[in-house]
Amino acid sequence: MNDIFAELSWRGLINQTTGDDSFGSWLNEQPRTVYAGFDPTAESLHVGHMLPLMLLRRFQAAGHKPIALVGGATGMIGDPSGKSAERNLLSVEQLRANVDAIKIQMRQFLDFDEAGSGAVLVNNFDWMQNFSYLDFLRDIGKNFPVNVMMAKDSVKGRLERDDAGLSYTEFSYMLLQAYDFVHLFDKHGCTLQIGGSDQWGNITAGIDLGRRMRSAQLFGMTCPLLTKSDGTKMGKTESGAVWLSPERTSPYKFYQYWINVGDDDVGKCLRFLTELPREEIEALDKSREEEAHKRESQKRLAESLTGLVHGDQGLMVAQRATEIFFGGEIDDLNDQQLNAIFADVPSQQLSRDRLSAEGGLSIVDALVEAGLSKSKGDARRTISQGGAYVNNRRVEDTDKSLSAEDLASETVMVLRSGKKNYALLRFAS
RNA sequence: GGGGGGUUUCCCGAGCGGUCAAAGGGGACAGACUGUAAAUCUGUUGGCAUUGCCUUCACAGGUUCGAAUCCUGUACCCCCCA
Repeated sequence: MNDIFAELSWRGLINQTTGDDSFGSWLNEQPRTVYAGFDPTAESLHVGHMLPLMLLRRFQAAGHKPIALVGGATGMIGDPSGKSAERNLLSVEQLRANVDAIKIQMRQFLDFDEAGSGAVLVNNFDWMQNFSYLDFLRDIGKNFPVNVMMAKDSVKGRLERDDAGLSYTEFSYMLLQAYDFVHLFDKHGCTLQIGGSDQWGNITAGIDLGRRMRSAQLFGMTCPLLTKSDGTKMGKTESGAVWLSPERTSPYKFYQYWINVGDDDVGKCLRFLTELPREEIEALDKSREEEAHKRESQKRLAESLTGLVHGDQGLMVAQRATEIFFGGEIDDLNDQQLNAIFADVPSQQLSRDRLSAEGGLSIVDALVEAGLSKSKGDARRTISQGGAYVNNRRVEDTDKSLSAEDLASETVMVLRSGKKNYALLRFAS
């Protein structure tokens, strides 16, 4: 069994643990069963979920048994931790669909098949749905002093705000999460819960409950939240969250997100999210200091994470797309490859006759049809300023006309305006 | 109810009756530079076309050879006095 504690320490992944000094040795004593919870708020995981998933993965690699708990029940309530306002409740059907989709994605991170330390996926809806309110109050609620609950940061924070209240439902959230821990202890011998630092209150609530109900010694550990140096959350772009599902965020965009991580944040990302060994990460730190322009850290980060989430195939497409998007001429590609690479790019269907008509298709019209220019004048302007490209080759002649010879593949032509505005024209016959 | 001011091209904002498609700034787009960063610099920013033409300055009319600029009415906004 590897020394997971030491591993997590140097990566900076330990924010707080219970048991203080003894925690590390307790962990390394024997294989433990550890759990982390995930809110099924959407039908895909996003970048924000990667940190706890990687944590579980590290535990598994070190010989421990991970449990991923999907909050089918708690998702119906909404965790007030770190939230400034009351949460919207999700419908049962929506939750069920989300849970199913999330399960599949987790397989990329955790091995569910291994004999001893095989991961387990549980849904707290399964044991909560038939728990009657009266029973819950008698058996669980009885163990929670309200004054202690009120002192938790997650609750206190919300009570102190004038503009956002806290419903009884959300107030009760921690009881559910606390009971989850006890339940997992009963059923799976789970003795450790991990989560982000905002989960500390919920985790200790579970530990307290375990002691009261089972006289059990449970443990908790939190990791820092993955934030950027400017304080904002990792994994957000102007266009929204960065998702793990290729339908929502293409492998190319996913790759690009990491390539563009700022110098100040990339070291943290490498430590928190990748499994690169210490020596390599420190070498990258050095490279970043001495030859920042090479951006080896970002490349390595993007490569590592894209490979993990989208597989070798996805990584390849993302890298090929990157090459092309940033200058490479487009040759020797067929429709299928182009479609994979330009999956995110808008496209327009045009009749093939347009190419063979006498005079061909003017570059100006092509830019307008592709939606890259809003008028012919605009298109001319773009061309004369040197901002128009066909298949990544600059077009300087405003009067250029395009024919079948300008197709990048069987039926596709790649137009570009400026550095990164791409559009495809498809000429199906 | 009375008096005054306003409504301009994506936004803010200038605009003598002709030389106004309309200053300036912002934004946006393009180019150079660069680390797919930031900053900076340059150019462009109503439409169509080879000089040129067409449509815009709240809306509808009018005066003029000619109006975003003058007059009348309409709508909305702001301020002051009751």
